[in-house]
Amino acid sequence: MRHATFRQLEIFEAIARHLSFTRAAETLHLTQPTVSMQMKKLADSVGEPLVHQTGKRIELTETGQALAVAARDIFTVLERFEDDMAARRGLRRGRLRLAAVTTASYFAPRLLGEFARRHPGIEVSLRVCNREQLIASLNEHLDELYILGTPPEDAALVARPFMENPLVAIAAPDHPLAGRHRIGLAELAEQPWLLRESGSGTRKAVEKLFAQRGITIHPRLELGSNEAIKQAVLAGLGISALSKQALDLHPTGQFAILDAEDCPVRRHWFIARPAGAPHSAAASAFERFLLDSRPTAGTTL
Amino acid sequence: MRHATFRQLEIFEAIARHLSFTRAAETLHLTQPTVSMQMKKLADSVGEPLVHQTGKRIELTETGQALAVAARDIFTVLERFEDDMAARRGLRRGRLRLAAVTTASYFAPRLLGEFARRHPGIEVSLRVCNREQLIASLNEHLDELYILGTPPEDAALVARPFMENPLVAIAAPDHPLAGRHRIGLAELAEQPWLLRESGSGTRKAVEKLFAQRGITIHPRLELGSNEAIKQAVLAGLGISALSKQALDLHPTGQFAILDAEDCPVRRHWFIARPAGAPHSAAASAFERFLLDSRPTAGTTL
DNA sequence: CCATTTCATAGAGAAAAGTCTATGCACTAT
DNA sequence: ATAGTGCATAGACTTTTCTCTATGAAATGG
Repeated sequence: MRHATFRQLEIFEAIARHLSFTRAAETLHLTQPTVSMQMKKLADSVGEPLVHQTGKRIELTETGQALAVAARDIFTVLERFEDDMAARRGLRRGRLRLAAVTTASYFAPRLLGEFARRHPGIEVSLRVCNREQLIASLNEHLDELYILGTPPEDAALVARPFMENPLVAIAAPDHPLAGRHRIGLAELAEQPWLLRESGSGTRKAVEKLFAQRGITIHPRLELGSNEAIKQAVLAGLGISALSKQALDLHPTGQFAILDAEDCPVRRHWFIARPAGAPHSAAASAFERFLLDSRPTAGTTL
Repeated sequence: MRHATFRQLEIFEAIARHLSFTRAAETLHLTQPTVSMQMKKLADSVGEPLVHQTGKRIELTETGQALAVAARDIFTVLERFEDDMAARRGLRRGRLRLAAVTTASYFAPRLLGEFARRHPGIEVSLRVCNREQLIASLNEHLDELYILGTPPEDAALVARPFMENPLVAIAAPDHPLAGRHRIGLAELAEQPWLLRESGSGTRKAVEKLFAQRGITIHPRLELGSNEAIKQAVLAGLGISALSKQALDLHPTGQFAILDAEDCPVRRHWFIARPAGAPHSAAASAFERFLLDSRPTAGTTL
């Protein structure tokens, strides 16, 4: 391991991202054989194979996965050092790689905007994906900070709640349930439901709501985005439940918020980072920003 | 920075530890000119000088300090990766570098023993120094975890309390104050005090106790260890205050515990790590061990 | 089953990394 | 002031890194 070079880690990280030697070579402006050669050397100094070729496809071995994590951590450390140096020269700068689940994109930009205003030198990037992908990214240390609903129990992460995230049941305004009071969960479950894809946090929350009563709901339609769900609800295709934030930009009355049992469901948004991973000053600043500027509800994980 | 090598960082880290090129060369089995040469290259790729020679002495520039931190972080990441690989091969192993303030050495070994028993593969090392040195180490990322009394406000660290740490005032059993009830702080302050060196956490705690009442105490003797203080107290040279744990191994009655105002002072032991630094699985395990196995009192920082 | 895609191997050359010995220079301590 | 300590510089050598072009081999997908 002592004979590995930064360059090799850089190349390997590109491979891990693209899962392709050729693609990695392109992005780094190298030829493919160069990449192959370097990876051979890297695997030699690690002492174990890093990738596993099955036909055309390439996949990382477990060791490869771990090495990709280490490589990203090392680059985070180096970036932190360089930010530090820049700060000493008076240039306040930094980069913050952030990932958020789809639904968070309804409020995250406003937060980012305010943060960017207060920290002009910091360059913020936001990647949006669904909960499942986000947790995979987190385990791979792809980004520094992650915004998500309830964090998973099993993952190695540090998560803190920073904002309310109520889940509300909605229907079209002319739906028979609209205006009804204290709708029972059993009755609600009989409705045709419109749900996000599995892997979505919102879907998990809906399923959990009913699972507490031993009810399993069967979606009538499975839709890949909150916007698609809203369209379908307005088209009278069924009812659904969404994070309240997803409705913020709509005039009251456009959707009927159902007064059902246990609704709205009380949840929170969490800011998380992988346990044990290094993080930049910019990341610390953003965490502090979230936890200070918003009234936090609930306690630390 | 892309042209730096791991080797160069390794050499630089040795220099940062020894503050000497020659000494670094010796520990790495290199000649001194080799070290000089490598450092020149490293400084070139960083773009700024890393050390500053004033006569015989050498000191790190600010950039050098930051680079030493980065280098240690990188080695922590690599070690973590190697532990990970070993774990996958069935060898559960790992290293945990721990630092603790002097007074913690009265109970830390027992904790470490229990931890080592539960995690046989993990190699634990404990460095002992006073509070001031410990905080310096923490800022330099010299170790992964730190056990100390009340953590400083200004340092970039994550600290959590895991154990009570009462401060008790003591005197020789035949001291006039022994057996007296509710001794006033003013009267206590008039006694000849035996204090630890400045830079000690225990000393700071004593000073703070009196400072709350606007009293400044002047030590009659300044002693470099808790053991020396105990000896002096028994010799009738004065009174002092120590962490209760420092008295654990002594039979009751050997020292008189004074029933003074605000005593015992309620404090806690904290487990801390530098913010933003990577840490190994072993370190996470130790943190969890401390926080789970002991009844924690108080809340997160 | 053939064209295409993808990674591996071979051979080769320039650059750099990494180390040494020998020596010079600057400051310190006695 | 003189010896000693500690880093810098010069010159030289070997090894490794890093990259290329050209070509081979394996698997896939229409």
